[in-house]
Amino acid sequence: MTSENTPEASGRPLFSLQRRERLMDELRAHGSITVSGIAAKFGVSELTIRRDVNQLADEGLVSRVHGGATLPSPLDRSASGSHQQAHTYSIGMVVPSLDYYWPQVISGARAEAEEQNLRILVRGSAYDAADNRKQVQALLDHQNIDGLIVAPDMTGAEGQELLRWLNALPIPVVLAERRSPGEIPAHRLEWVATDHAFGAGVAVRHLWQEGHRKIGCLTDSSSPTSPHVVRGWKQAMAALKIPLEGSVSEDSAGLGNGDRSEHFDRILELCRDTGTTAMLVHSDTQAVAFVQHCVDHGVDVPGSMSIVGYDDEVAYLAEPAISAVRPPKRYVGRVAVQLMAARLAEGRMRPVHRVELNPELVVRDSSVGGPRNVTAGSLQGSAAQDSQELEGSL
Amino acid sequence: MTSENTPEASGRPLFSLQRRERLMDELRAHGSITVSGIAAKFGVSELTIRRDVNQLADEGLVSRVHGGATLPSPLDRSASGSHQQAHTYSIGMVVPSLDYYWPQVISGARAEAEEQNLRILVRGSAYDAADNRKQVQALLDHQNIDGLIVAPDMTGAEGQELLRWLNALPIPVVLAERRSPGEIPAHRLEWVATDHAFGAGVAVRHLWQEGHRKIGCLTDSSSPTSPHVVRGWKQAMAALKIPLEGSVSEDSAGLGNGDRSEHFDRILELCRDTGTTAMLVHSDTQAVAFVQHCVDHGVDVPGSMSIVGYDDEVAYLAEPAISAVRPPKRYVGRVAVQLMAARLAEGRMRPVHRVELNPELVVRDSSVGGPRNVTAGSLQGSAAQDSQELEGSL
DNA sequence: CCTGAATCGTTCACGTTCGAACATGTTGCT
DNA sequence: AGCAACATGTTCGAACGTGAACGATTCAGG
Repeated sequence: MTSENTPEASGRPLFSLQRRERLMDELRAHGSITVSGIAAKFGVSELTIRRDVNQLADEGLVSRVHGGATLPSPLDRSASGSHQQAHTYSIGMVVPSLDYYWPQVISGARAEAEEQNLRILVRGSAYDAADNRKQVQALLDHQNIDGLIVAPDMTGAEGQELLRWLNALPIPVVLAERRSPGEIPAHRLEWVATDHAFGAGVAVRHLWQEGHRKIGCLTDSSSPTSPHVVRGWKQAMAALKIPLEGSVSEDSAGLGNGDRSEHFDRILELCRDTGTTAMLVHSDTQAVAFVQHCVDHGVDVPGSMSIVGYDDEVAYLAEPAISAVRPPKRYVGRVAVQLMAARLAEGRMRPVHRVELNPELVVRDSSVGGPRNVTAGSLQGSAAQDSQELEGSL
Repeated sequence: MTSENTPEASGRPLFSLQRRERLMDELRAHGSITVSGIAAKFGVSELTIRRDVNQLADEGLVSRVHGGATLPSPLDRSASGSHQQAHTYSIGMVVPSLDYYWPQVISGARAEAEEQNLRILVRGSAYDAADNRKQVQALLDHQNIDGLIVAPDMTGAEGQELLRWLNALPIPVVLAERRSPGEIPAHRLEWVATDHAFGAGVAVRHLWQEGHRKIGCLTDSSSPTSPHVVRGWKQAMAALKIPLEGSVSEDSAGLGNGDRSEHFDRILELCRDTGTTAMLVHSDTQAVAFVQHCVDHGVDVPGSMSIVGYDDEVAYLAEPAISAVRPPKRYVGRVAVQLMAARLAEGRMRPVHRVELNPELVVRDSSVGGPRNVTAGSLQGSAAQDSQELEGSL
């Protein structure tokens, strides 16, 4: 699924306006695009993309270059004499991945930066503290940044030391999708993060409302998100009075492809033994694989096994399409830039802000119409109540 | 229009208004619609849908595209011109006090509202859920408010019921200085609150840094702030490895003036017995009284007893002036209005935001130059390190 | 500076979608 | 009942979005 042309799987091709919007997203996420790459990705001809790019260029939203387009650059003389004032500040941004999850965060950040008239410099990094620090240092040394948005690795002593170092930087720092401990060594760090525990809770309650009374959880503890998902799952289970012992809770950290298949088999077996009819699966990538595995082994989804994924990157591609909790990635980037802009404008008098955002649940086929009929009669009242309460978040 | 409110009978075609509403629902659910698809789904001709779409586009609710419609897009240049910003909103604000703490919050809210071109209607209330609700209801009934900022009483079953009621209101609600539980019954409530636990921690660390090794805590549990202060005190004590047992921790809830004097005497006695040389006192009003009491009874402040107040309303009036943790009241109001303005502008697509703000410590005479000289030599290093770390927040 | 390869824009063709004009059915009012 | 106002459906020529072919242009590497 990497370089293969993956024409947008959903039925109808995109409208031109949507296509241009997505094109801008890609542009903001990666800084530049190629005509051929986008054409393949969107499943349309290159000519169409060229026309889009030209239109966007006429509106001054992109800079045309041979073979593709970039974000509007001051070097682009075709900039229609627009009174673009000089960038007030430059913000560095260091994220741990440029292919998964983060492009949308970057896209949101760039969109907000444009409104605030800021410049953003993005660098990818590995998922470890040492490289985080190296990338930040590079921005500090070679670019002239006035602020830093970063999603550092916070695990272990090295992570703590990195936090301490970030806290002591002479420029303002905003963490994205990370929470600094609200204590002294990191008290100057502002942050914006998704409340993944809430998201997991919404997913569990949705499954409960669909009639499931045994709800399992599969996560990958090598992701920084995982602990929060597990916490939210446990909290929701407690609130719904589902006992934790006897519930399926599995971790697939560090499994290869072969192991994974075995692991899925074991999970299905566990589910059978415990009567578990629904699973919350962290990382929708893994959810897609799990659904695939179920379908391949004759387990009906959602009939025998309902599934909600966590993260909504590729969930819609699966067959059946997977319900997924969608973190507000774009807003994470937006808010990070808002915090930074306000900090740069207002200085030290402004109190440290810390922002949590709620994700939303996107309901697709993999989680509706499960075992509801079995228990519908006796649970009608409770389900109706839950439905009303949940309404607003869907 | 058609005055009969005919509940939707299957088979009967929808009225145009209902149809447009459902069209918007489809749009919000899928991000885009096709004329042909919707026409088939609603069982009407494509032309009808086109007319609906055009009307909605004229109102700026959708973006017209060839073959269908999408959610309003900034790339849609037909929308940019009309842009009716003249529509200003009214926000109701209900706070539990109009003479203590809240005036500054209101002031900040008013300042931000002016910038955002909003109108604010403030009502005072008592510190109980029933009256909170009454005041909110009055705003809803007699003013025409588009949003609500409120600091409700959340204690007990009545408080929970109030939260549930607020959550179900048809207008957006932002809590000020209150945290709704991040769970389902209140999942639509946004809030902004000061991290009082952090503030208490800063105070404790400041006293530690001044050389104190036994630090007590005096609060008034009848205030909603108190539990957080106590929690922060305990956390900081744990982090600094000061044992909780043997530490002075007192509550002055519901004491009259005479009782209070006795209580202060008892506290001073406890401090003598336990070797406590510093106290964190919640509500600076009480801190002022306590300092007064100390001075009147020959206890030197800060020589024999260092004091940091929590809240910074009147702390500077005491003799000696009292160091105090100052919550960013003005910003609480500002952020509440910012959240509301953004919510009103962006609608339901915007994820729920929850914001925490850090207070700052204002150091005055009541907490400097205490017992430091006694232990300075051996603790120099540690104190210096803490000093550096604390610097930014002061 | 030259050359091959990639990229670009123009023109044409095809199918879909659009909207004006007119026709018809429905609702509400006098 | 009759009429007016409105909502909806049908028809048909025009407009639009897209893709293929082909010649013109630009780029990269000697």
